[in-house]
Amino acid sequence: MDDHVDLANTSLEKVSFTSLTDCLESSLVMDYSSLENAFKFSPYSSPFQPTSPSNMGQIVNYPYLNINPNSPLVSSSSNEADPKEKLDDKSGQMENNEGDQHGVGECSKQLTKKGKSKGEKKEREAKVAFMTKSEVDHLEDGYRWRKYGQKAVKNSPYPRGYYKCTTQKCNVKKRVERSFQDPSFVITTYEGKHNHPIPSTLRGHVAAEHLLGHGGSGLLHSFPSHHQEFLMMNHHPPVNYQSSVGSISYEQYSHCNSSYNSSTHDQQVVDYGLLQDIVPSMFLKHEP
DNA sequence: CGTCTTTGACCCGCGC
DNA sequence: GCGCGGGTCAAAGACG
Repeated sequence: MDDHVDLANTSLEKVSFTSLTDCLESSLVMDYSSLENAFKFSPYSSPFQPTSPSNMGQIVNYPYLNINPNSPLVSSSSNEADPKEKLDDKSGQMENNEGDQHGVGECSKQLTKKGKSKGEKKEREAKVAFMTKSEVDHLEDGYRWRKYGQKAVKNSPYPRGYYKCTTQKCNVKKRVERSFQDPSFVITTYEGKHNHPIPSTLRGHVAAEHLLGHGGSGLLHSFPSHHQEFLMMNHHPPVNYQSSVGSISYEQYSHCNSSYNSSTHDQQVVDYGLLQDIVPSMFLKHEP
């Protein structure tokens, strides 16, 4: 457990990106489960301005990136596939990606459904989770998405939607769900990398260009221009990570929550400056 | 008619 | 082995 402190800290401190795109294009895994875990115990509501149409479109930085070293959900490990890691579908990650590797949707389809060979090594997809304050569930990000499923989330009244990029040969997936901790927040999880530019016909393209200032393929090219608040956390999935957002027990909750309220608070709060390393200043609105 | 959403069924991994 | 929960498929319907 002691490792968690170091790992949690180093996972962020060692990460420095010159741009958000760099961050997103890296192989670092951002696990939304832990993301929510981190945020749910954070005083995220206080530093934010109340929701109002007047500040729609603002992206506000989050000064309290709360890493809870005691949380069973927060840990760190090599971002490269590690056979020792237990990263199966309970953590939401890294299902079979052979199809992705081939870049062929049909192939992916077949393999995903039944063709997982047992001994086959599962490759991890890059994942990025965003917690945004938004009234709409499906946020415009410049890409075209097709909804292929929706599931009720355990312990949450809000369903989780599953989307796929509609571009051929692009197998990027996205999960969207509303935080049951704070329904005003939408948790969006991107999985995979787009192998194509943003569809230029979409409005989001403009926003993307404006935000990032450069193109190139990557996991994400843009962020919803209408996000009121933008939260992002860089995190490696824990070695023994087993829980997903929907299955976090109240025991875990209490444990984590008490940890947050404890004197370890300072250790858990990532320095604001670190966030700037991850999120370019262009994305941040400095609070007084 | 093409595209997208809805939704029940199915598959799979995990824990008991 | 069984049940549970997450993730995916695919047919049917809605919509422009």
